[in-house]
Amino acid sequence: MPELPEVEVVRRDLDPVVAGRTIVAVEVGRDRAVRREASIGAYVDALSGRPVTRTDRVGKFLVVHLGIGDGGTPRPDVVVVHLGMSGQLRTAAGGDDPRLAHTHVVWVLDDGAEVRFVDPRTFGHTWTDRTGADGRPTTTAHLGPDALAAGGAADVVAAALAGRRVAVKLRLMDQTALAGLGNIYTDEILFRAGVAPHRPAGSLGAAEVAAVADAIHEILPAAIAARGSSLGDGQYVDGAGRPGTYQEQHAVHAKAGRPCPGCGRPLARLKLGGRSSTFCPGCQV
DNA sequence: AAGCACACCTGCTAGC
DNA sequence: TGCTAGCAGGTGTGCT
Repeated sequence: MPELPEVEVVRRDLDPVVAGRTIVAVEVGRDRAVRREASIGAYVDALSGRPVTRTDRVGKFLVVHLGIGDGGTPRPDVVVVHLGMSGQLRTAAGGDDPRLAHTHVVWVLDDGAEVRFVDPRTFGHTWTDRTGADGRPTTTAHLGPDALAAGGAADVVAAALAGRRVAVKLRLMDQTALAGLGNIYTDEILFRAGVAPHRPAGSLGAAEVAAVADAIHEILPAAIAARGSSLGDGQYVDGAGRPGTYQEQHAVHAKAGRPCPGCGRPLARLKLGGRSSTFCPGCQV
């Protein structure tokens, strides 16, 4: 489900609900949703009574910064959420709203509002962590530069692609190279850049690298402005449960067989790394 | 050591 | 109508 734009929309919805509030209770309905912890109880204890200072995002990882709270012994200073394929982080003004099926974790705030982690496919999860010297949680240290923060800087994209024989689309989806891009947005970025997804990453010339960087710079903010992409199965919704609209602007993703918006020829489908890719064999070389 | 296959889950759709 | 196979936005692992 969610790639960088969707996670950013969820973060922006979440921030005003949680910033300045205190987590007074935590409920875990499905243990699998909490990972990388010594125990479920450790997660609950680490969050309970903690004020929320601000929210952040690294690639597709959502980061909630925690203040000291009661206690005093050193404790994790962030809670991280990854939405996986089907995760949603939804806010409810009070506990009276009925909970959706697959609501696995609930944070109850001191004003009665709730933050609910809903995830049918259970690939998403949440955990507590500490931030390192770079301000990122230690469990996100392996990630490359954030694709939005990098702003489509050509030198960052060039460094991610240089010398790699793997398909450029797979390299762009490699979170250790550049963090935040997934199957939807790499399809759209490569179409915009006019680069075929199966080209070896290192084979792109400087003008093509610049075109990819420009496409990242244009597409990610546009997708955030449109509140993300919600595909046919309707999994992605924002913090209030509303779908995004950027799918209306998709040029190629999941449109195999339909006419290319550039040249009118049918869009082709290709398997790369076990994922399906859509591209225009005429416009993308 | 880069690159690949596969495992982890549930739910929906297309096809028989 | 009901069953089954295939597919879906992602990440981490372990093998070659």
